[in-house]
Amino acid sequence: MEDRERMSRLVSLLRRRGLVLPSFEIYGGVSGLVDYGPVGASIKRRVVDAWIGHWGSITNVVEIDSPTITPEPVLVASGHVGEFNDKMSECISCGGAFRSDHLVAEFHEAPDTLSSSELDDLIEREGVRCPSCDAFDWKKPMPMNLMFQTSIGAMGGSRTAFLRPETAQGMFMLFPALYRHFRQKLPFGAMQTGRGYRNEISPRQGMIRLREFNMAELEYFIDPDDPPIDDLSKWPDRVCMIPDPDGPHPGEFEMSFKEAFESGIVKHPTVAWFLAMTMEFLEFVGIDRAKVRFRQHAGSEMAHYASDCWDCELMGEHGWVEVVGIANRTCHDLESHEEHSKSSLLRAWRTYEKPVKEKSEVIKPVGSVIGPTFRERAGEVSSALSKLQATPSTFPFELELPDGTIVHIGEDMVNIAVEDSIVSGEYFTPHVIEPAFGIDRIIWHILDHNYMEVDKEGEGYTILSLKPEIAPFDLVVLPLFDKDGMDKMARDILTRINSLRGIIAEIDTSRSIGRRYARADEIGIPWAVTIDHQSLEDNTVTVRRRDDQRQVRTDLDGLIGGLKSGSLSSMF
RNA sequence: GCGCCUGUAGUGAAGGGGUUAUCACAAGAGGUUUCCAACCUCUUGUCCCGGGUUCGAAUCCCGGCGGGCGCACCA
Repeated sequence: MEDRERMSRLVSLLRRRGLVLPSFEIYGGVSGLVDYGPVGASIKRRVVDAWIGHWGSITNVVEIDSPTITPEPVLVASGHVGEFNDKMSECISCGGAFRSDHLVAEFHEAPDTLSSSELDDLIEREGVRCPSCDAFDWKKPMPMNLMFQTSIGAMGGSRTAFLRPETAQGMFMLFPALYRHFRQKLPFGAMQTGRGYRNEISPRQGMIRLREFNMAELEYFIDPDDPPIDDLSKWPDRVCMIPDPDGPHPGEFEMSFKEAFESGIVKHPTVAWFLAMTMEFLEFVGIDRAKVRFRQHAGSEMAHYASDCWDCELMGEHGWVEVVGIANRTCHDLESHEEHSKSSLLRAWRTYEKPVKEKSEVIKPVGSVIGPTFRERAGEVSSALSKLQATPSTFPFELELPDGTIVHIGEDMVNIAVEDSIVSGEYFTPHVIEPAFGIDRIIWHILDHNYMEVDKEGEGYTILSLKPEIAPFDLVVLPLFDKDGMDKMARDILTRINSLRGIIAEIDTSRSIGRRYARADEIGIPWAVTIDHQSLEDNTVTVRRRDDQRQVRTDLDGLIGGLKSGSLSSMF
C-alpha cells in the first residue's frame, strides 16, 4: 500500500513548488509545524471556502469566529484540562513511557485523581514493575500537558489560559447568541474554521500530526426528542463502513448511507445524514471515493465527550488516516458549561403539543415570622422550605438544613397555597451532532489522490489533477513568445481575467511552451491559455485542458464567458 | 520520550582529514524555435547548528535541531 519512493517524490514536489514546506527552516525547523507556501495557501483557502459553502448550504447553519486563546475554566468544563493532563512515568531501564495512573490502577480506586507525588509514593510502595522490561527503576511521574499553556495579562493579576485544542468550545460559548439569532428554534448549527493546537509528544508523518493545525468544525444543535431526518436516498452510492467490532454488526460492509441507517448500523438519523454530507464534501474537493471508509469507534476509544462516534478515514501513503470525526456529543458540553458557569442560558424551550394543566400545592415561607425566629439562618430555612417536595401534613415538623441542622417549623411560618398553572412546554439541554474535520490531513490526501505520475512519450511526467474548484490558480496565461505583441496581448488578457471576482490567473513567459505547460500541470492549474501569432490577427486563443492536454481555439469573449460560468470544459 | 537509520545548492544525488566540493534537473539573463520539459551562451546558489579532537574538520567524536522507521503516546 505504501510506496516510499512515490511519497518522497510527492513531498519533494510540495517543497520545490511552494505548496507545503517545513516552518522556520533557516533556524533548523520545528517538528510539527508547517507552512503553506504561495501555491499551497491558495489551495488551502479554496478547500476551506468549499467547506464553508458546503455546510452553509444547510439552512440554519451559520459561521462564527472565536478566539484561539481560551481561559482555563472553559477547558475545565469541557473536560480537556483533566483529559489532557495525564501523568507519565518513564522507565529508566528500558526508556518506556506509561501513564502513571494505569500503572497503579489495581492499587487505587481512582488513580486518575492522584497527584504526581501520590502516584510516586504508590509506585514505590507497591513495587510496580515496568510492563515492557520488568525493571523497577522509575523516574518521577511528570504531567504531560497536551495543551499549550499561556496566561492572560501580566504578573500577579494574570489568568491561566490555553491555546484551544479544538474550535468547538467557541460554538458552545456562543450558544445564547445563536439561540437568539435563530429565533429560539431548533435545529440550528454553527461552524468555524481555524487553528487548533496540541503539543504532541512526537509529531510524525509530515502534515498528518501537527502541533498547530487547521480544523473545521460544525456543532449542530438538535432536540433529542425530535432529531432532524434527511432523505438519505439522495446518496445512493455505496461506501465502505466498518461498525464497532464489539457491537452487533462486526465486519466490513459496502453499503449506502440509507442502508447503513435502516439496518441499524448507524443509529442516529442526523449522524447518518452528516456521514453522507461528509462523503459528498470529500468527493467535491477531489478525494477518491475508493480510498474512503467510515469506521465506528469502539466504546473503549471514545472521546470523553462523545456517546457515538464515526471516523472518516482516508487511504494514502501513510495508510488509513482519520480525517473527520462525526460525534454525537449529546448534551455533554452544554450541561457541563451550565454546571461550571452557573449560566442559565444554555437551554432551549420545547413547547408541548397540548399545554398541560397542573394543580400543585406550594409552600411559601412567611418571612415576617421566619425572620425574627431564625435570625441569620432565616435565608437557609426559607430556601429549604421552598425545596420541599411534599406538603407536610402535621405541624410543627422537623426540617433538615443542608448542613444537617434540624429546625422546627410551626404552622404560622408557612402559607400553603394551591396553584393552578398551565404548563405549555419545558426547558431542555439540546444535543449536539459534531462533524470535525482535520483540514491539513484532508489537503494531504487531496494531493496524494491527485498526484499522477504518467508516461509521456517515454518520459516520466507529473500532473496534479486537482479539481478546478480547489486548484491554486484557475488558469495560466502563456504567450507563445514573449515578444512581437504576444507579450502585450498576454498581459492585457491576464489583467482582464484577474479583474473577474474569484478568478485567479497567473502568467508564465519563461522558456519553452512545453516546459511551461509542464510547470502548470505540476501544480494542478486546470487550464492554460496560449497566445500565438494567429491571436494577434483574429483575437482568438487556444485553451488547453490539463488532464488530457487537448486544445481548442476560441475567441476572447468565449474564454471569459466560459471562465465566469465554469463551463470551459463544454468547449471540448 | 527511547532505540535504529539519517541530514551536501530550490529538488535529487556523488564525494570526502589537506589548494577553489562534484553532477543532473530546476531557476535567472540572452539567443534560437509558429504549441508540449529540445538546443546554444552566460549566471546565481550547497556541506543543519554548537562544542571537541587536529597544524588543518564539510569529512572523525559528542551534544542539539530536523527527517524516516519501530516502541510508547495520541481527536
